[in-house]
Amino acid sequence: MRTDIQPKCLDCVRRHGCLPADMSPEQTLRFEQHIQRSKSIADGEHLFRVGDNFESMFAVGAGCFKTYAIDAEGREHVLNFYFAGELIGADAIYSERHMSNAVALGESTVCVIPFRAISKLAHEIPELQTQLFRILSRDVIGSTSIAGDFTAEERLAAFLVMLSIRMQHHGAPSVDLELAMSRRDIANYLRLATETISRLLKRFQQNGLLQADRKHITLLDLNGLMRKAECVNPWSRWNFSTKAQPDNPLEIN
Amino acid sequence: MRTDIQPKCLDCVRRHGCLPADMSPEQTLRFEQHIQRSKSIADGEHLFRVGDNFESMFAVGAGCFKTYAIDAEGREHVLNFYFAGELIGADAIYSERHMSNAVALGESTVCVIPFRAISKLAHEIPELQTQLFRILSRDVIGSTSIAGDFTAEERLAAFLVMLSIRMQHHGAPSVDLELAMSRRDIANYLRLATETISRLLKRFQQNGLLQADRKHITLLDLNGLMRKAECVNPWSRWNFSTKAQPDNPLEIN
DNA sequence: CGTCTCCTTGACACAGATCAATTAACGTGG
DNA sequence: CCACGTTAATTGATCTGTGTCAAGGAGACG
Repeated sequence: MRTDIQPKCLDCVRRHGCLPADMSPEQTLRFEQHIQRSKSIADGEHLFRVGDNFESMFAVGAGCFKTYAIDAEGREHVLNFYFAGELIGADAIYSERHMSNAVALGESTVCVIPFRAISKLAHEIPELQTQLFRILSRDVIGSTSIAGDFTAEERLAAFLVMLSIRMQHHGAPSVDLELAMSRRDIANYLRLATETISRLLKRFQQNGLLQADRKHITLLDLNGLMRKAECVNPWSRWNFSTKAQPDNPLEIN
Repeated sequence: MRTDIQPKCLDCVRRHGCLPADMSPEQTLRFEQHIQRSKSIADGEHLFRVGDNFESMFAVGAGCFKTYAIDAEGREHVLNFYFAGELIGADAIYSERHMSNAVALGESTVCVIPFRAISKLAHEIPELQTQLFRILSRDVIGSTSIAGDFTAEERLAAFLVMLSIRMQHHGAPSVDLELAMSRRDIANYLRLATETISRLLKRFQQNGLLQADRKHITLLDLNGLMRKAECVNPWSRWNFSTKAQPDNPLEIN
Protein backbone atom coordinates (compact mmCIF):
# COMPACT_ATOMS: atom_id res chain seq x y z
CA MET A 1 0.00 0.00 0.00
CA ARG A 2 1.42 3.38 -0.97
CA THR A 3 1.08 5.69 1.98
CA ASP A 4 2.18 8.81 0.14
CA ILE A 5 -1.23 9.03 -1.53
CA GLN A 6 -3.61 11.31 0.31
CA PRO A 7 -7.04 9.72 0.56
CA LYS A 8 -9.68 11.80 -1.19
CA CYS A 9 -12.23 10.99 1.52
CA LEU A 10 -10.13 13.08 3.90
CA ASP A 11 -10.72 16.16 1.78
CA CYS A 12 -14.40 15.44 1.34
CA VAL A 13 -16.63 18.04 3.00
CA ARG A 14 -19.16 15.36 3.84
CA ARG A 15 -16.69 13.24 5.76
CA HIS A 16 -17.99 14.01 9.25
CA GLY A 17 -21.37 12.36 8.78
CA CYS A 18 -19.96 9.62 6.56
CA LEU A 19 -18.20 6.36 7.36
CA PRO A 20 -14.61 7.66 7.59
CA ALA A 21 -15.71 10.20 10.23
CA ASP A 22 -13.33 9.14 12.99
CA MET A 23 -10.72 7.27 10.99
CA SER A 24 -7.03 8.11 10.83
CA PRO A 25 -5.61 9.07 7.40
CA GLU A 26 -4.11 5.57 7.08
CA GLN A 27 -7.43 3.90 7.90
CA THR A 28 -9.22 6.22 5.51
CA LEU A 29 -6.85 5.23 2.75
CA ARG A 30 -7.54 1.55 3.36
CA PHE A 31 -11.26 2.24 3.41
CA GLU A 32 -11.07 4.21 0.21
CA GLN A 33 -9.48 1.35 -1.69
CA HIS A 34 -12.67 -0.64 -1.29
CA ILE A 35 -15.11 1.95 -2.55
CA GLN A 36 -15.94 3.66 -5.79
CA ARG A 37 -15.96 7.41 -5.39
CA SER A 38 -18.23 9.97 -7.02
CA LYS A 39 -20.16 7.96 -9.54
CA SER A 40 -22.63 10.22 -11.28
CA ILE A 41 -26.29 9.36 -11.39
CA ALA A 42 -28.66 11.04 -13.82
CA ASP A 43 -31.91 12.69 -12.80
CA GLY A 44 -34.54 9.96 -12.40
CA GLU A 45 -32.01 7.13 -12.51
CA HIS A 46 -32.42 4.35 -9.94
CA LEU A 47 -29.67 3.16 -7.59
CA PHE A 48 -31.57 -0.01 -6.87
CA ARG A 49 -35.08 -1.44 -6.90
CA VAL A 50 -37.11 -3.57 -4.53
CA GLY A 51 -35.87 -7.14 -4.52
CA ASP A 52 -32.44 -6.37 -5.95
CA ASN A 53 -29.60 -8.25 -4.35
CA PHE A 54 -27.92 -6.17 -1.71
CA GLU A 55 -24.37 -5.54 -2.83
CA SER A 56 -23.59 -2.01 -1.77
CA MET A 57 -24.65 0.92 0.31
CA PHE A 58 -24.47 4.35 -1.30
CA ALA A 59 -23.16 7.55 0.20
CA VAL A 60 -24.68 10.62 -1.39
CA GLY A 61 -22.03 12.95 -2.75
CA ALA A 62 -24.02 15.69 -4.41
CA GLY A 63 -27.74 15.94 -5.07
CA CYS A 64 -30.60 14.13 -3.44
CA PHE A 65 -32.31 10.74 -3.51
CA LYS A 66 -35.67 9.44 -2.43
CA THR A 67 -36.48 5.89 -1.43
CA TYR A 68 -40.00 4.63 -2.00
CA ALA A 69 -42.11 1.49 -2.20
CA ILE A 70 -45.21 0.61 -4.19
CA ASP A 71 -47.77 -1.27 -2.10
CA ALA A 72 -50.13 -4.05 -3.15
CA GLU A 73 -52.77 -1.46 -4.08
CA GLY A 74 -50.34 0.34 -6.38
CA ARG A 75 -49.95 3.33 -4.08
CA GLU A 76 -46.53 4.92 -3.79
CA HIS A 77 -45.03 5.47 -0.33
CA VAL A 78 -42.04 7.79 -0.07
CA LEU A 79 -39.94 6.32 2.73
CA ASN A 80 -37.07 8.74 3.02
CA PHE A 81 -34.98 11.47 1.45
CA TYR A 82 -31.19 11.36 1.44
CA PHE A 83 -28.87 14.34 1.15
CA ALA A 84 -25.14 14.90 0.78
CA GLY A 85 -23.14 12.79 3.23
CA GLU A 86 -25.98 10.40 4.04
CA LEU A 87 -25.92 6.65 3.57
CA ILE A 88 -28.59 4.78 1.60
CA GLY A 89 -29.47 1.11 1.95
CA ALA A 90 -29.58 0.25 5.65
CA ASP A 91 -32.90 -1.58 5.30
CA ALA A 92 -31.32 -4.11 2.95
CA ILE A 93 -28.80 -5.52 5.43
CA TYR A 94 -31.37 -7.67 7.20
CA SER A 95 -32.50 -9.79 4.28
CA GLU A 96 -29.68 -9.01 1.84
CA ARG A 97 -32.33 -7.72 -0.55
CA HIS A 98 -33.36 -4.15 -1.11
CA MET A 99 -36.71 -3.40 0.51
CA SER A 100 -37.24 -0.15 -1.36
CA ASN A 101 -36.47 1.69 -4.58
CA ALA A 102 -33.96 4.54 -4.63
CA VAL A 103 -34.09 7.23 -7.31
CA ALA A 104 -32.08 10.40 -7.93
CA LEU A 105 -33.96 13.70 -7.64
CA GLY A 106 -31.88 15.75 -10.04
CA GLU A 107 -28.31 15.16 -11.23
CA SER A 108 -26.43 13.52 -8.37
CA THR A 109 -23.30 11.62 -7.39
CA VAL A 110 -22.76 8.72 -5.00
CA CYS A 111 -19.89 6.74 -3.56
CA VAL A 112 -20.50 3.02 -3.94
CA ILE A 113 -19.68 1.11 -0.77
CA PRO A 114 -19.61 -2.70 -1.12
CA PHE A 115 -21.16 -3.84 2.14
CA ARG A 116 -19.51 -7.21 2.54
CA ALA A 117 -16.01 -5.81 2.09
CA ILE A 118 -16.69 -2.89 4.37
CA SER A 119 -18.20 -4.92 7.17
CA LYS A 120 -15.19 -7.21 6.98
CA LEU A 121 -12.97 -4.14 7.21
CA ALA A 122 -14.99 -3.06 10.24
CA HIS A 123 -13.52 -5.97 12.19
CA GLU A 124 -10.10 -4.38 11.83
CA ILE A 125 -11.07 -0.72 12.09
CA PRO A 126 -13.07 -0.21 15.29
CA GLU A 127 -13.90 3.37 14.29
CA LEU A 128 -15.59 2.05 11.16
CA GLN A 129 -17.71 -0.44 13.09
CA THR A 130 -18.73 2.24 15.55
CA GLN A 131 -19.71 4.62 12.77
CA LEU A 132 -21.75 1.92 11.02
CA PHE A 133 -23.63 1.29 14.26
CA ARG A 134 -24.20 5.00 14.75
CA ILE A 135 -25.49 5.50 11.22
CA LEU A 136 -27.87 2.56 11.49
CA SER A 137 -29.06 3.86 14.84
CA ARG A 138 -29.66 7.30 13.33
CA ASP A 139 -31.78 5.69 10.64
CA VAL A 140 -33.90 4.05 13.33
CA ILE A 141 -34.40 7.42 15.04
CA GLY A 142 -35.22 9.08 11.74
CA SER A 143 -37.87 6.57 10.76
CA THR A 144 -39.58 6.56 14.14
CA SER A 145 -39.74 10.34 14.34
CA ILE A 146 -42.09 10.87 11.40
CA ALA A 147 -44.11 7.79 12.34
CA GLY A 148 -45.91 9.49 15.22
CA ASP A 149 -49.38 11.02 15.32
CA PHE A 150 -48.93 14.70 14.57
CA THR A 151 -50.98 17.34 12.79
CA ALA A 152 -50.24 18.30 9.20
CA GLU A 153 -48.80 21.62 10.37
CA GLU A 154 -46.47 19.97 12.87
CA ARG A 155 -45.22 17.47 10.32
CA LEU A 156 -44.51 20.03 7.62
CA ALA A 157 -42.79 22.38 10.08
CA ALA A 158 -40.71 19.46 11.35
CA PHE A 159 -39.82 18.50 7.80
CA LEU A 160 -38.58 22.00 7.00
CA VAL A 161 -36.62 22.28 10.23
CA MET A 162 -35.10 18.87 9.61
CA LEU A 163 -34.09 19.95 6.10
CA SER A 164 -32.49 23.04 7.56
CA ILE A 165 -30.54 21.04 10.13
CA ARG A 166 -29.33 18.56 7.55
CA MET A 167 -28.22 21.34 5.21
CA GLN A 168 -26.41 23.05 8.07
CA HIS A 169 -24.54 19.86 8.89
CA HIS A 170 -23.24 19.74 5.38
CA GLY A 171 -22.10 23.32 5.24
CA ALA A 172 -24.86 24.69 3.00
CA PRO A 173 -26.97 27.67 4.05
CA SER A 174 -29.60 26.58 6.52
CA VAL A 175 -32.35 29.15 5.92
CA ASP A 176 -32.14 29.23 2.14
CA LEU A 177 -33.48 25.89 0.97
CA GLU A 178 -33.46 24.67 -2.61
CA LEU A 179 -35.90 21.75 -2.62
CA ALA A 180 -34.86 18.81 -4.75
CA MET A 181 -38.20 17.06 -4.36
CA SER A 182 -41.66 17.91 -5.67
CA ARG A 183 -44.62 18.94 -3.53
CA ARG A 184 -46.10 15.58 -4.30
CA ASP A 185 -43.08 13.76 -2.88
CA ILE A 186 -43.12 15.88 0.27
CA ALA A 187 -46.84 15.28 0.67
CA ASN A 188 -46.48 11.55 0.17
CA TYR A 189 -43.58 11.37 2.64
CA LEU A 190 -45.59 13.25 5.27
CA ARG A 191 -48.79 11.28 4.56
CA LEU A 192 -50.59 14.38 3.32
CA ALA A 193 -52.18 15.49 0.06
CA THR A 194 -50.19 17.77 -2.23
CA GLU A 195 -53.01 20.27 -1.88
CA THR A 196 -52.45 20.32 1.88
CA ILE A 197 -48.76 21.12 1.38
CA SER A 198 -49.68 24.02 -0.89
CA ARG A 199 -52.19 25.39 1.60
CA LEU A 200 -49.83 25.02 4.56
CA LEU A 201 -46.93 26.71 2.76
CA LYS A 202 -49.29 29.54 1.93
CA ARG A 203 -50.39 29.80 5.56
CA PHE A 204 -46.78 29.70 6.82
CA GLN A 205 -45.95 32.45 4.36
CA GLN A 206 -48.92 34.57 5.48
CA ASN A 207 -47.72 34.14 9.07
CA GLY A 208 -44.26 35.39 8.11
CA LEU A 209 -42.60 32.06 8.87
CA LEU A 210 -41.13 31.60 5.41
CA GLN A 211 -41.01 32.77 1.82
CA ALA A 212 -41.84 30.12 -0.78
CA ASP A 213 -41.14 30.56 -4.47
CA ARG A 214 -41.53 27.31 -6.37
CA LYS A 215 -38.70 25.11 -5.09
CA HIS A 216 -36.83 27.91 -3.40
CA ILE A 217 -37.85 28.34 0.23
CA THR A 218 -36.43 30.93 2.61
CA LEU A 219 -37.01 30.26 6.28
CA LEU A 220 -37.71 33.70 7.76
CA ASP A 221 -38.56 32.60 11.30
CA LEU A 222 -36.70 29.41 12.10
CA ASN A 223 -37.58 29.68 15.79
CA GLY A 224 -41.26 29.95 15.00
CA LEU A 225 -41.05 26.86 12.80
CA MET A 226 -39.12 25.02 15.47
CA ARG A 227 -41.81 25.86 17.99
CA LYS A 228 -44.40 24.25 15.72
CA ALA A 229 -42.09 21.29 15.08
CA GLU A 230 -40.96 20.88 18.65
CA CYS A 231 -43.10 17.88 19.41
CA VAL A 232 -41.89 15.93 16.38
CA ASN A 233 -38.19 16.57 16.68
CA PRO A 234 -36.64 13.60 18.48
CA TRP A 235 -33.89 15.78 19.95
CA SER A 236 -36.45 17.77 21.84
CA ARG A 237 -37.32 14.67 23.85
CA TRP A 238 -34.15 15.34 25.78
CA ASN A 239 -36.08 18.06 27.50
CA PHE A 240 -37.51 15.33 29.67
CA SER A 241 -34.14 14.21 30.84
CA THR A 242 -33.12 15.16 34.35
CA LYS A 243 -29.82 16.40 33.00
CA ALA A 244 -29.33 19.94 31.89
CA GLN A 245 -30.20 20.43 28.26
CA PRO A 246 -27.74 21.95 25.81
CA ASP A 247 -28.33 25.56 24.85
CA ASN A 248 -28.86 24.98 21.17
CA PRO A 249 -30.35 21.59 20.30
CA LEU A 250 -29.36 22.09 16.69
CA GLU A 251 -25.70 21.83 17.53
CA ILE A 252 -25.99 18.41 19.11
CA ASN A 253 -24.25 15.75 17.13
CA MET B 1 -12.08 -19.71 30.68
CA ARG B 2 -13.79 -22.94 31.68
CA THR B 3 -15.05 -24.64 28.58
CA ASP B 4 -16.91 -27.42 30.35
CA ILE B 5 -19.73 -25.02 31.20
CA GLN B 6 -22.56 -25.10 28.67
CA PRO B 7 -23.69 -21.59 27.84
CA LYS B 8 -27.30 -21.04 28.82
CA CYS B 9 -27.88 -18.88 25.73
CA LEU B 10 -27.46 -22.07 23.65
CA ASP B 11 -30.49 -23.59 25.36
CA CYS B 12 -32.55 -20.43 25.09
CA VAL B 13 -35.58 -20.78 22.82
CA ARG B 14 -35.20 -17.19 21.74
CA ARG B 15 -31.64 -17.66 20.52
CA HIS B 16 -32.37 -17.56 16.81
CA GLY B 17 -33.54 -13.97 16.70
CA CYS B 18 -31.11 -12.87 19.38
CA LEU B 19 -27.44 -11.91 19.24
CA PRO B 20 -25.90 -15.41 19.60
CA ALA B 21 -27.91 -16.63 16.60
CA ASP B 22 -25.00 -17.81 14.48
CA MET B 23 -22.31 -18.18 17.12
CA SER B 24 -20.47 -21.37 17.94
CA PRO B 25 -20.87 -22.77 21.48
CA GLU B 26 -17.45 -21.37 22.38
CA GLN B 27 -18.31 -17.92 21.07
CA THR B 28 -21.65 -18.05 22.84
CA LEU B 29 -19.92 -18.81 26.10
CA ARG B 30 -17.64 -15.81 25.67
CA PHE B 31 -20.62 -13.65 24.84
CA GLU B 32 -22.54 -14.89 27.83
CA GLN B 33 -19.81 -13.86 30.23
CA HIS B 34 -20.45 -10.23 29.39
CA ILE B 35 -24.19 -10.19 29.91
CA GLN B 36 -26.62 -10.50 32.78
CA ARG B 37 -29.24 -13.13 32.05
CA SER B 38 -32.92 -13.15 32.97
CA LYS B 39 -33.29 -10.16 35.20
CA SER B 40 -36.91 -9.84 36.22
CA ILE B 41 -38.79 -6.62 35.65
CA ALA B 42 -42.07 -5.88 37.42
CA ASP B 43 -45.22 -4.80 35.63
CA GLY B 44 -44.98 -1.08 34.92
CA GLU B 45 -41.29 -0.88 35.78
CA HIS B 46 -39.05 1.12 33.42
CA LEU B 47 -35.90 -0.22 31.79
CA PHE B 48 -34.77 3.29 30.97
CA ARG B 49 -36.13 6.76 30.42
CA VAL B 50 -35.51 9.50 27.86
CA GLY B 51 -32.15 11.11 28.43
CA ASP B 52 -30.64 8.25 30.43
CA ASN B 53 -27.07 7.42 29.59
CA PHE B 54 -26.90 4.53 27.19
CA GLU B 55 -25.16 1.67 28.95
CA SER B 56 -26.94 -1.46 27.77
CA MET B 57 -29.31 -2.91 25.29
CA PHE B 58 -31.96 -5.29 26.61
CA ALA B 59 -33.06 -8.59 25.12
CA VAL B 60 -36.60 -9.52 26.13
CA GLY B 61 -36.74 -12.92 27.81
CA ALA B 62 -40.37 -13.26 28.81
CA GLY B 63 -43.19 -10.74 28.66
CA CYS B 64 -43.48 -7.57 26.64
CA PHE B 65 -42.24 -4.01 26.64
CA LYS B 66 -43.35 -0.81 25.00
CA THR B 67 -41.19 2.17 24.15
CA TYR B 68 -42.77 5.60 24.10
CA ALA B 69 -42.02 9.30 24.13
CA ILE B 70 -43.89 12.27 25.53
CA ASP B 71 -43.86 15.23 23.16
CA ALA B 72 -43.69 18.94 23.93
CA GLU B 73 -47.49 19.09 24.06
CA GLY B 74 -47.63 16.32 26.65
CA ARG B 75 -49.01 13.73 24.24
CA GLU B 76 -47.75 10.18 24.50
CA HIS B 77 -46.43 8.43 21.38
CA VAL B 78 -46.01 4.66 21.53
CA LEU B 79 -42.99 3.95 19.36
CA ASN B 80 -42.71 0.19 19.45
CA PHE B 81 -43.56 -3.05 21.19
CA TYR B 82 -40.92 -5.66 21.98
CA PHE B 83 -41.54 -9.35 22.50
CA ALA B 84 -39.50 -12.37 23.55
CA GLY B 85 -36.16 -12.52 21.75
CA GLU B 86 -36.21 -8.91 20.58
CA LEU B 87 -33.59 -6.30 21.36
CA ILE B 88 -34.46 -2.93 22.90
CA GLY B 89 -32.38 0.23 22.70
CA ALA B 90 -31.09 0.59 19.12
CA ASP B 91 -32.09 4.23 18.96
CA ALA B 92 -29.69 5.10 21.79
CA ILE B 93 -26.50 4.07 19.99
CA TYR B 94 -26.36 7.24 17.92
CA SER B 95 -26.20 9.78 20.72
CA GLU B 96 -25.33 7.46 23.61
CA ARG B 97 -28.53 8.65 25.28
CA HIS B 98 -31.87 6.92 25.32
CA MET B 99 -34.34 8.65 23.01
CA SER B 100 -37.39 6.91 24.45
CA ASN B 101 -38.84 5.38 27.60
CA ALA B 102 -39.17 1.61 27.92
CA VAL B 103 -41.71 0.06 30.29
CA ALA B 104 -42.74 -3.52 31.03
CA LEU B 105 -46.29 -4.52 30.07
CA GLY B 106 -46.83 -7.22 32.69
CA GLU B 107 -44.24 -9.23 34.60
CA SER B 108 -41.23 -9.69 32.34
CA THR B 109 -37.58 -10.66 32.17
CA VAL B 110 -34.67 -9.22 30.21
CA CYS B 111 -31.04 -10.02 29.54
CA VAL B 112 -28.87 -6.97 30.11
CA ILE B 113 -26.33 -6.51 27.32
CA PRO B 114 -23.64 -3.87 27.98
CA PHE B 115 -23.20 -2.24 24.61
CA ARG B 116 -19.61 -1.10 24.84
CA ALA B 117 -18.34 -4.53 25.85
CA ILE B 118 -20.44 -6.28 23.24
CA SER B 119 -19.43 -4.02 20.39
CA LYS B 120 -15.81 -4.55 21.37
CA LEU B 121 -16.45 -8.30 21.35
CA ALA B 122 -17.95 -7.89 17.89
CA HIS B 123 -14.50 -7.09 16.52
CA GLU B 124 -13.43 -10.58 17.43
CA ILE B 125 -16.64 -12.46 16.67
CA PRO B 126 -17.70 -11.65 13.09
CA GLU B 127 -21.01 -13.48 13.59
CA LEU B 128 -21.84 -11.09 16.43
CA GLN B 129 -21.11 -8.02 14.32
CA THR B 130 -23.19 -9.37 11.49
CA GLN B 131 -26.10 -10.09 13.81
CA LEU B 132 -25.92 -6.61 15.33
CA PHE B 133 -26.06 -5.10 11.84
CA ARG B 134 -28.99 -7.33 10.94
CA ILE B 135 -30.94 -6.46 14.06
CA LEU B 136 -30.39 -2.73 13.57
CA SER B 137 -31.43 -3.11 9.95
CA ARG B 138 -34.58 -4.95 11.01
CA ASP B 139 -35.42 -2.07 13.34
CA VAL B 140 -35.15 0.35 10.42
CA ILE B 141 -37.52 -1.81 8.36
CA GLY B 142 -39.94 -2.12 11.25
CA SER B 143 -40.13 1.61 11.89
CA THR B 144 -40.62 2.52 8.25
CA SER B 145 -43.37 -0.04 7.72
CA ILE B 146 -45.93 1.53 10.07
CA ALA B 147 -44.89 5.02 9.03
CA GLY B 148 -46.71 4.87 5.70
CA ASP B 149 -50.11 6.24 4.75
CA PHE B 150 -52.57 3.41 5.26
CA THR B 151 -56.20 3.16 6.34
CA ALA B 152 -57.14 2.29 9.91
CA GLU B 153 -58.28 -1.16 8.79
CA GLU B 154 -55.02 -1.88 6.98
CA ARG B 155 -52.93 -0.79 9.93
CA LEU B 156 -54.82 -2.84 12.50
CA ALA B 157 -54.82 -5.91 10.26
CA ALA B 158 -51.08 -5.47 9.70
CA PHE B 159 -50.54 -5.10 13.42
CA LEU B 160 -52.35 -8.36 14.17
CA VAL B 161 -50.56 -10.23 11.40
CA MET B 162 -47.24 -8.88 12.60
CA LEU B 163 -48.04 -10.02 16.15
CA SER B 164 -48.88 -13.44 14.81
CA ILE B 165 -45.63 -13.68 12.85
CA ARG B 166 -43.57 -12.55 15.79
CA MET B 167 -45.24 -15.06 18.10
CA GLN B 168 -44.69 -17.80 15.56
CA HIS B 169 -41.01 -16.97 15.37
CA HIS B 170 -40.73 -17.55 19.06
CA GLY B 171 -42.54 -20.83 19.12
CA ALA B 172 -45.80 -19.64 20.62
CA PRO B 173 -49.14 -20.34 18.91
CA SER B 174 -49.65 -17.92 16.08
CA VAL B 175 -53.45 -17.69 15.91
CA ASP B 176 -54.13 -17.55 19.65
CA LEU B 177 -52.89 -14.15 20.78
CA GLU B 178 -52.75 -12.98 24.37
CA LEU B 179 -52.30 -9.23 24.12
CA ALA B 180 -49.94 -7.70 26.64
CA MET B 181 -50.88 -4.14 25.72
CA SER B 182 -54.07 -2.16 26.22
CA ARG B 183 -56.39 -1.00 23.44
CA ARG B 184 -55.15 2.48 24.15
CA ASP B 185 -51.52 1.49 23.55
CA ILE B 186 -52.43 -0.25 20.30
CA ALA B 187 -54.44 2.78 19.19
CA ASN B 188 -51.64 5.16 20.06
CA TYR B 189 -49.06 3.02 18.26
CA LEU B 190 -51.24 2.91 15.14
CA ARG B 191 -52.11 6.60 15.36
CA LEU B 192 -55.80 5.84 15.92
CA ALA B 193 -58.35 6.48 18.67
CA THR B 194 -59.10 3.67 21.12
CA GLU B 195 -62.71 3.85 19.97
CA THR B 196 -61.58 3.09 16.43
CA ILE B 197 -59.74 -0.02 17.63
CA SER B 198 -62.89 -1.23 19.40
CA ARG B 199 -65.05 -0.65 16.35
CA LEU B 200 -62.58 -2.30 13.98
CA LEU B 201 -62.19 -5.37 16.19
CA LYS B 202 -65.95 -5.63 16.28
CA ARG B 203 -66.15 -5.35 12.50
CA PHE B 204 -63.39 -7.94 12.01
CA GLN B 205 -65.28 -10.23 14.37
CA GLN B 206 -68.55 -9.72 12.46
CA ASN B 207 -66.71 -10.58 9.25
CA GLY B 208 -65.45 -13.80 10.82
CA LEU B 209 -61.81 -12.72 10.70
CA LEU B 210 -61.20 -13.13 14.40
CA GLN B 211 -62.69 -13.70 17.83
CA ALA B 212 -61.89 -11.04 20.42
CA ASP B 213 -62.48 -11.52 24.14
CA ARG B 214 -60.79 -8.79 26.16
CA LYS B 215 -57.08 -9.37 25.68
CA HIS B 216 -57.46 -12.81 24.19
CA ILE B 217 -57.71 -12.70 20.42
CA THR B 218 -58.13 -15.73 18.16
CA LEU B 219 -57.31 -15.19 14.52
CA LEU B 220 -59.90 -17.24 12.64
CA ASP B 221 -58.98 -16.19 9.11
CA LEU B 222 -55.30 -15.33 8.98
CA ASN B 223 -55.33 -15.24 5.18
CA GLY B 224 -58.16 -12.74 5.18
CA LEU B 225 -56.26 -10.54 7.61
CA MET B 226 -53.10 -10.84 5.57
CA ARG B 227 -54.98 -9.76 2.48
CA LYS B 228 -56.06 -6.59 4.27
CA ALA B 229 -52.54 -6.09 5.62
CA GLU B 230 -50.75 -6.94 2.40
CA CYS B 231 -49.93 -3.39 1.46
CA VAL B 232 -48.34 -2.60 4.82
CA ASN B 233 -46.18 -5.67 5.18
CA PRO B 234 -42.70 -4.83 3.98
CA TRP B 235 -42.05 -8.42 2.93
CA SER B 236 -44.83 -8.20 0.41
CA ARG B 237 -42.86 -5.57 -1.47
CA TRP B 238 -40.78 -8.39 -2.86
CA ASN B 239 -43.70 -9.14 -5.12
CA PHE B 240 -42.52 -6.27 -7.24
CA SER B 241 -38.99 -7.53 -7.62
CA THR B 242 -39.40 -9.28 -10.94
CA LYS B 243 -41.68 -6.79 -12.62
CA ALA B 244 -40.21 -3.93 -14.55
CA GLN B 245 -40.83 -0.59 -12.89
CA PRO B 246 -41.65 2.50 -14.90
CA ASP B 247 -39.48 5.48 -14.08
CA ASN B 248 -42.41 7.32 -12.59
CA PRO B 249 -44.33 4.76 -10.53
CA LEU B 250 -47.26 7.09 -10.01
CA GLU B 251 -48.23 6.71 -13.63
CA ILE B 252 -49.17 3.05 -13.16
CA ASN B 253 -52.79 3.65 -12.25
C1' DC C 1 -46.17 28.27 -28.81
C1' DG C 2 -48.20 24.02 -27.96
C1' DT C 3 -48.00 20.29 -24.68
C1' DC C 4 -46.65 18.70 -20.19
C1' DT C 5 -46.18 18.32 -15.68
C1' DC C 6 -46.32 20.62 -11.44
C1' DC C 7 -48.57 23.65 -8.50
C1' DT C 8 -52.42 26.32 -6.65
C1' DT C 9 -57.12 27.32 -5.28
C1' DG C 10 -61.94 26.47 -4.19
C1' DA C 11 -66.03 23.45 -3.09
C1' DC C 12 -67.37 19.44 -1.02
C1' DA C 13 -66.99 14.69 1.21
C1' DC C 14 -65.58 11.40 4.43
C1' DA C 15 -62.55 8.56 7.56
C1' DG C 16 -61.67 8.73 11.79
C1' DA C 17 -61.58 11.91 15.98
C1' DT C 18 -63.98 13.66 19.75
C1' DC C 19 -67.58 13.83 23.08
C1' DA C 20 -70.75 11.52 26.07
C1' DA C 21 -72.76 7.73 28.32
C1' DT C 22 -72.74 2.92 29.72
C1' DT C 23 -70.88 -1.38 30.94
C1' DA C 24 -67.36 -4.58 32.26
C1' DA C 25 -63.09 -5.94 34.61
C1' DC C 26 -60.15 -5.45 38.49
C1' DG C 27 -58.32 -4.35 42.22
C1' DT C 28 -58.32 -2.94 47.49
C1' DG C 29 -59.72 -2.64 51.95
C1' DG C 30 -62.98 -4.10 55.36
C1' DC D 1 -66.33 -12.81 50.55
C1' DC D 2 -68.57 -8.66 49.22
C1' DA D 3 -69.08 -3.29 48.46
C1' DC D 4 -66.73 0.17 46.29
C1' DG D 5 -63.79 2.97 43.51
C1' DT D 6 -60.95 3.12 39.57
C1' DT D 7 -59.62 2.22 35.11
C1' DA D 8 -60.37 -0.07 30.57
C1' DA D 9 -63.42 -1.09 26.93
C1' DT D 10 -67.55 -0.52 24.32
C1' DT D 11 -71.19 1.91 21.81
C1' DG D 12 -73.67 5.73 19.79
C1' DA D 13 -73.94 10.65 18.15
C1' DT D 14 -71.68 14.30 16.23
C1' DC D 15 -67.80 17.01 14.52
C1' DT D 16 -63.64 18.21 11.90
C1' DG D 17 -59.03 18.02 9.65
C1' DT D 18 -57.61 16.57 5.78
C1' DG D 19 -58.60 14.13 1.48
C1' DT D 20 -60.81 14.18 -2.94
C1' DC D 21 -62.53 16.21 -6.99
C1' DA D 22 -62.46 19.75 -10.34
C1' DA D 23 -60.66 23.71 -12.67
C1' DG D 24 -57.13 26.82 -13.81
C1' DG D 25 -52.42 28.82 -13.91
C1' DA D 26 -47.50 28.85 -14.59
C1' DG D 27 -42.99 27.26 -15.66
C1' DA D 28 -40.29 23.95 -18.52
C1' DC D 29 -39.00 22.16 -22.80
C1' DG D 30 -39.07 20.51 -26.97
